[in-house]
Amino acid sequence: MTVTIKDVAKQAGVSAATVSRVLNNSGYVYEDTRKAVMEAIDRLQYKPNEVARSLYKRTSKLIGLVLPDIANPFFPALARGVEDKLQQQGYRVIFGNTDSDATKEMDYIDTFLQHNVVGLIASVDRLHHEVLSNLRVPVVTVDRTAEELPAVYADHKSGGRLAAEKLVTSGCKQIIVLRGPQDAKPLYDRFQSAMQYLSEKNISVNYIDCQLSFEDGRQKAKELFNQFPNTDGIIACNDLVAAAMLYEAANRKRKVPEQLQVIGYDDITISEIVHPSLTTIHQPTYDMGIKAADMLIKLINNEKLGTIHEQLPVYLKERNSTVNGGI
Amino acid sequence: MTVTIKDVAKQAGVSAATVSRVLNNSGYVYEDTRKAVMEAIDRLQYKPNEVARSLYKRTSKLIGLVLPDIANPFFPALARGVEDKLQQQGYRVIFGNTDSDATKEMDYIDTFLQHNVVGLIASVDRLHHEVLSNLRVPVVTVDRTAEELPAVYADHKSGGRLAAEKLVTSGCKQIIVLRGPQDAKPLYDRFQSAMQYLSEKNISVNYIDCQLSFEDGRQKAKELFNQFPNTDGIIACNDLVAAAMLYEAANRKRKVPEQLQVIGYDDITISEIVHPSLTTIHQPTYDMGIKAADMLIKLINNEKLGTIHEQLPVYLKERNSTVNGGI
DNA sequence: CTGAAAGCGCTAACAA
DNA sequence: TTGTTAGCGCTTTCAG
Repeated sequence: MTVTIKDVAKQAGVSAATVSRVLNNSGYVYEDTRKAVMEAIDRLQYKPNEVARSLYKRTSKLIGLVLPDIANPFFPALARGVEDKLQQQGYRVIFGNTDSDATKEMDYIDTFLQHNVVGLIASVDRLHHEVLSNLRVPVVTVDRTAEELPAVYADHKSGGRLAAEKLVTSGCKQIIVLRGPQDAKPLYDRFQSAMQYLSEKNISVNYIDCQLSFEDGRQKAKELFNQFPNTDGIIACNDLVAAAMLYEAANRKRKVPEQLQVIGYDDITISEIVHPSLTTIHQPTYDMGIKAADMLIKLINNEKLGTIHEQLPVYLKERNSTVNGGI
Repeated sequence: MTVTIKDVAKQAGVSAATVSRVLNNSGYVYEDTRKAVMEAIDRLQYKPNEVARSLYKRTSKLIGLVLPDIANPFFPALARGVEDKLQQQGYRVIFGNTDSDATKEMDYIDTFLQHNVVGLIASVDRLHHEVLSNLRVPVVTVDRTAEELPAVYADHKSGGRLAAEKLVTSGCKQIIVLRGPQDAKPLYDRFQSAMQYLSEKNISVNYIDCQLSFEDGRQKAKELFNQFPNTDGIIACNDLVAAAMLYEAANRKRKVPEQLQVIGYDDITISEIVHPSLTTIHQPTYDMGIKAADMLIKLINNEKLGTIHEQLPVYLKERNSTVNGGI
């Protein structure tokens, strides 16, 4: 049925070992034999069985990718970065959505390892990092990173400050911060640094806990507008939530940005699409994926890493949900 | 280093064959021996090596998922459906984004097979279907389906008609249809049926070719507004493109829906977020993923399929980019 | 009911 | 330079 290395060997009139040699460019092979083998391979359309290879070498071309939820538009962008880089280097991606559920994470990691993945890229909450620390393969964390592991992430301390700063310089006096899940480091960092900046500036500020979805955003938006009707500035934990704020503001005829300014986080595609378009903190999401893949490949190849922690810059992307210029 | 079946065997004082038997619930094993083996497994934290298993059985728990582009929000929803179902059944997903590029498709499919995937779920353009037809594993196509293969898709003929019908009953006289890539069956079907309905009703209609991205949508929106300034209804090929239309309409101060009505397709999250919120054709995207996975699992288990082609209904989701009521 | 042995397809010593 | 052999970890005859 399937054509194996033996078939090729027979066809080429050599031994399997020789075929293997030309396949892997290992050892010496006469140019003529190499040619004969190549022809046999072509003729038989032979493709090496990666599973057999993997069994012997105890390694593979597979890399596990563990993400919270690919339905959140931030992660597909990241995933594309990872995949594009890895695919180009001959690796393949196995992936799993964890919904930040520890059991699912364990489950995926286990089976990834059972499939001899040669490395892991993961974005998981802080509480679950121990799991990642003693694996027999290299791990790179991305976005939801771990101190003790290689990590690629954006500068959320700047991000949080930038957002707060923007609203303050644009004249907001009554600010509400939406606080994302604090188990996720990026959400923690940006919240803390925004709050710190605001308290330094003696701005009146309150916060509301919020999940990262549009749905929860709407829920919390309602609470917000009821509980804090005088709010003139909102710092959302991500763009989805910011969009929900805009949505509810429109429902209540609150003019954005004249009466209420809103700032998001991530700069996913929708932030440009919503009305008014969303001022936000831009993350280099795709690049983070690329970088994480890069880093992992280096680790796999036992190359030295420049830094264990690769922090990428963010910037303020001004659109129309905040007022332009200064105070 | 890694604990193998032999270690378990030694620990339990039996042979590897026996351990294998309890692992697979195959053959007869004394309850006592079974217990001993289980204990040894527990104590040693033994996890079977899936690669070795796969090599012998020439099969695995891996399923390949081939999608055009996970950055298009439609596909992550589909992917989640696929993954949730498969994961729950003990399968794992390897995936690849093809950007509708035949080479990438081939590449992924090849390596998936080399990894002994036990089945494939694919969404690829019609031109590339032949590749899928003679694989040694079952294939289910989803969304971008193939006649000759098992398929899960939404009823795009109804979808196209529904969209056209809506605009006509809402009083549009000058309609523009954005035509998506016609190599993709869903885009073909919905375009054809919309056009047919409109021609039956003797509505003045033109079309413009458009990619499925927001960016190209903006481009084409500009052309549209320049070339056909009297347009009062737009049928977009998907929600991303519809959002681009709204965006450009806002730029040009064209009032939606009063002067211009827009209808999208897919009902992805953003269609609710944009302003005005988008009337669209709802696809059961997540469910399509679930169904495709279901179907594939049946094929893998050699169960009979009720139908080879599973068509799911769509419906018109009315929001605020069209006017309410009838003529 | 259990163990010994062979083999899935490939690679890496080791000889020749 | 090439072939022979053994073995990666597991499953499955086949004896017993």
